[in-house]
Amino acid sequence: MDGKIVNLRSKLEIYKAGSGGGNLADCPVRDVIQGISNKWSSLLMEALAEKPYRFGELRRLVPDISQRMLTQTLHDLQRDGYVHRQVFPTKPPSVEYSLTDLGRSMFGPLHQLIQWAELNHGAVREARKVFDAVEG
Amino acid sequence: MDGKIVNLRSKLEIYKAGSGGGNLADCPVRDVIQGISNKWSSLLMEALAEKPYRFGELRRLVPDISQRMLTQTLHDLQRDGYVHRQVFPTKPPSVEYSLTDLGRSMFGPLHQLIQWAELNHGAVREARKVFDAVEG
DNA sequence: ATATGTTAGTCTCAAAAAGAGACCAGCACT
DNA sequence: AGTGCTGGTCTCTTTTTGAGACTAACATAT
Repeated sequence: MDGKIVNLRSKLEIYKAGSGGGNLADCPVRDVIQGISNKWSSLLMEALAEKPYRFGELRRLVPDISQRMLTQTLHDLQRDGYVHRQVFPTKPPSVEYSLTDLGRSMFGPLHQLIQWAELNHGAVREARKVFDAVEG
Repeated sequence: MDGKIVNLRSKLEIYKAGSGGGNLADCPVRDVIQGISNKWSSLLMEALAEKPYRFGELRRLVPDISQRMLTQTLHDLQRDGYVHRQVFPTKPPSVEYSLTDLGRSMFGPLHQLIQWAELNHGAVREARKVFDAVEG
């Protein structure tokens, strides 16, 4: 009776724990997806896909992000290899953020998802309206 | 001097606040992206793209998710129109979750992103290793 | 000389989200 | 009567996020 589940489990194994067979922390796909699926990553990737930006420019471009989360999200994107951070020794010093090759590569599929969202947000909003009307 | 920023702002406007020009809550793309970019949504979409599952099956399939988050994530996916929830009046009653057409449509681009992650997690992990080594 | 603004952040504290695990009702089987 | 299965909910703790004050070093304006 557990046969079904065991079979399906093997199919999700790649996603869940990877070939290492370890625990979830080692799951490659979850590991990568989570890095880009937080609140601000996709927005900043979208901005930087346009052209490089400086810290203050990004802050003005995305006024809803707190300075703390902008710092942290850029830091995380840089750590994952998507974003390059270059300091120019001007007075006061300026810092420019740009996409790396890896970042541009990742932005391809991410952009597909963003485009889907643009096209289908109407359907999603409608679904929510219906759902909320029914279950109050 | 703000010219640059104003120009770029208009390009991101679709992503930021949508054509409605309202505040961020009305931004269509962020609204949709955030619904699927939480910790468990992509994992459950991956599972349900395979075939419909019952609540308990999903719980066993993804043992790291808490029951509370499984309930909540499925509820949210259902509200957004990606997942259909069907109750069978057996004893004890069983509940089957399956993807809707909208869900399958969204899973297309999401799957592209997941595949990118599978292919490139090595590069990401390497980038992290280098980054951590440098900045300690 | 003194006030003000700019740069890219950090620090602290409050609020929101997520996770762990106990608990529930209804029924079947033993 | 006891055990187990179903699909959840409730409460508590920990983690994550957000709001906003604060910093240092220099430029410009007064």
